[in-house]
Amino acid sequence: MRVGAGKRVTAADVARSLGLSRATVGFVLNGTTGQRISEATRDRVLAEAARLGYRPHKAAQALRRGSSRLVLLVIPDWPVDFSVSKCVEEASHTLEEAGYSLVTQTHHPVGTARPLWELLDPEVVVGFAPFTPEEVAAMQGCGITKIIPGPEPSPSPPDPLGLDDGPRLQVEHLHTRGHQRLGFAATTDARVSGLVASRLGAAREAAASLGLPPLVVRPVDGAPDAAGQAVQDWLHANVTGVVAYNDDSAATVIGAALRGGLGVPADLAVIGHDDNPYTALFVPSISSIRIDYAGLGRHLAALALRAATGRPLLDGGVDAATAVVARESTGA
Amino acid sequence: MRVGAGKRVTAADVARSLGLSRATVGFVLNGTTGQRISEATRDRVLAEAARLGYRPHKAAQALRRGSSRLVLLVIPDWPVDFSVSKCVEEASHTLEEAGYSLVTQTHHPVGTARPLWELLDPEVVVGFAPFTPEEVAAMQGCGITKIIPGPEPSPSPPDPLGLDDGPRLQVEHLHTRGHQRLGFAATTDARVSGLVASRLGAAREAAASLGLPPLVVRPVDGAPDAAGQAVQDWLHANVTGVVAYNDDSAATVIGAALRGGLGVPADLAVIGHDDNPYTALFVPSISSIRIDYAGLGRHLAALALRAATGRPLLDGGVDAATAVVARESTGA
DNA sequence: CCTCCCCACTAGCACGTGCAAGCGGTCGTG
DNA sequence: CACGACCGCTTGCACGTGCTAGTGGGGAGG
Repeated sequence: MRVGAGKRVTAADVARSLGLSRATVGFVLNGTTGQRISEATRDRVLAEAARLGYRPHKAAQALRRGSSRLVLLVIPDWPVDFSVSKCVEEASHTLEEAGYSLVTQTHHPVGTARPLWELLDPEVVVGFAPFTPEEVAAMQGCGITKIIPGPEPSPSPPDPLGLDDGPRLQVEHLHTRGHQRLGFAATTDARVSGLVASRLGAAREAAASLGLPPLVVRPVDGAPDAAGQAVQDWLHANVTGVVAYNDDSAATVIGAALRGGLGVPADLAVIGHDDNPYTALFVPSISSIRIDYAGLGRHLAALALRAATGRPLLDGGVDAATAVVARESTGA
Repeated sequence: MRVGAGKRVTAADVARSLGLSRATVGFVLNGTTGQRISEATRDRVLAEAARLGYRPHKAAQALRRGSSRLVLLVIPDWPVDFSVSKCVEEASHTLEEAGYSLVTQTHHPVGTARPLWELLDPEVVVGFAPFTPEEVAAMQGCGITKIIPGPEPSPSPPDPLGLDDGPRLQVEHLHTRGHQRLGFAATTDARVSGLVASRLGAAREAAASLGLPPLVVRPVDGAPDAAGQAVQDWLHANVTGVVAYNDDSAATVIGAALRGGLGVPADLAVIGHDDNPYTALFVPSISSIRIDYAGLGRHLAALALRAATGRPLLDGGVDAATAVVARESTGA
C-alpha cells in the first residue's frame, strides 16, 4: 500500500486515518502495559498500521528513549574474519530478541577513519581485542560508559571470552601424538601482539602442567627467511612438534620445512589455530583448532545485554567450545 | 571537563551557561550562513562548547534533518573479506568528508538475523553483490529508495564496480607465459555463483579476443575429488594453464595436481584471484590478481554520495585498478 | 527629531515518538 | 438518586536539534 516516493508514514497518520488520537495508536503499537485499550480498537489500529506500512522512526525513538539500543562490536583487523561472521550473526540474533541491534566495525588504526562510536552513539561497545587507553578515553568522551574490552594479553586470570582453551588443546594434541619437545611459532604482526602473547601464555601453562620442557618460541615472519631460521633452531633443539599462533603461522612453518627438505609431519608436526578454511586445502592439510563461534556470539550478546540493562542475564557462562581438528600435518 | 556519569551536554546547556539563546549556539556550531554573529560571541560559544564537551545528539539531528546520513554497505558472506576492510576504510573516509557515515553488514541468508537496513534506516544501501528481488522489496518497504546493487552476474554490459578486469588479466598473463589451451576452475559454492558466472564470462571474452580456444570449465569442489577429476580432464584436453575463480580454487587445483604427481607450474600453471595473503605462503606460491581495494572504496563512496545528494560527484569513473601478482605457480 | 536600516540576537516551531496525567461516560453499589 | 470506580480514550509534554520569522537597539540619513 505504500507509494514508492511518498512521505514517511507516521503514527499520526495512522491515528488520523482512524479518527483516533496518536497516543492510542502508540499504546497499541508498543503494547504499553497499564493502559486499557478495547480489543476492537487494538485490531483496527494494527490493521491500519499494517495497511499503511507504518514503521517507527528509529531516530525519533532513540531521541525519546534517550538510548540508541545499539551495540557496537569492534572487530580487530585480523585476517581471521572468515568465521567471525558466524559469531556476529549469532550475537545479533540474540541481541535482536532483546530489542537491540548489533553493528560491527573493523578496527582501523587510530586516526584514519572516524570510529563509529562517535557517529552512532551506541549503548555498549564490545571489543574482540583490548582497547588502548586512548580509545577508552575517546569513548568515554562521547558519553559511552558501557565498554566491554576483549581479553587482555598474557597472564590476566579472567579471560572473559574463554579463548584460552585453544592453545591448551594444541599442546595436548601434540603431546598425545608423542611429541615432547615443542616449539611455538609466533608472528611479529603488531596488530595481534596481544593475542599472540595471550595464546603463548596459555600454551606455556599447558606445557608446564603436562611436565613438558619449556616451549622454544620463534617468530616466523618479519625478517626474510625468519621461518627457515626458526625451523633450523627447532631441529637443533630436537623439537618435533610446533604449536603455531594461528593457521597462517602454521602454513609458514610448513612451507619453510618443505622447502628445507623436511617431511611434515614426519620430521616436524605442526598445528595451527582458528581452523581457517584453507587449512584443508594445503598439502599437507593443516591440523587446527576450531572455535565455536556461534556460542561465542551468544556469550558476547549476553555480556552486552547485561551491561546495557544492568540486570544479569541467564547466561550460565562461556560455552564457546573449542575442538581440535586433526589433519595431515600432525599425522592424521 | 565532563563528569563521567553526568547527563548529556546539550546545546541548551552551552547557551544557558553563557546567557545566550539556544539558537545563537546552534548558528555558531553549524556555521549557518545568512546569520550575523559577532566574532566575540562566536568565540565564546566555541570555547564553552569545547569546555563542556558538547557533542550533538545524533538521533536528534537525524530526526530534525529527516535523514540518518548513514550508508549501509552489505558485504556478502564471501570468504574474501580479508582486504575488503581496506576498501571499507577508504570508503568511510570519503563519506566522512561529506558528513556521511558508513556502516557495514555481512550479508546473512534471508531470515536469520534482521537486516540492518530495517534498524538504522540508512539513506543509501550499497551492495558488493546483487540483491535478490525480495531484498529490494524489503528495503523499499522500509522506505529506502537509494539502492546500489553489486555487479550483476554474467553478460551484463555495465559493471558498476569494474571488477571484470581481473579475469582478463588472468587470461592474458597465462597467454604471455605461452599457454594456449586454458581451463577455468569454478566453485560450486552457491553463495558466489553470481560472481563465478561474472568472472567466467569475462575470462571467456578475454580468451576469445586473444583467439584462444574455448575455456575448459570444471568445478573443483562439491563432489569428493572433483579437483582430481578436473585436473585429469584438463590434461586430456592438453590444457596447460588454469584460470581459477579465486585463490581457494587455485589452491585446490594445485593440491590436486601435486597429489597426482604433477609439477606446478611445469605440468600445469595456475593463477588465482584476489591475492589472498596465504597465496604467498603456499608451496608453490600462487600467482594471483590484486585488486585496488582503496580505489574501489573511494569509487563506492562516490556512488553512494551521488545517490544520496542527487548531484553528480567529480569522480571520473572507476579507478579500481587490478594487477597481476606473478608467483611460482605460473613460473615466476 | 523622526525614520529607516541593519546588526546581533531571540522566540518558537517542527521533526516523530513514548508516556504521564487527565477526562468524559457508564456501570455497580449504597 | 448520588457517588465512586473503572474503562477507554485524549491532551499535552519532553527528548535535542535546525532554522525561519521576528525583535530591540543603535547609528546614519533626512
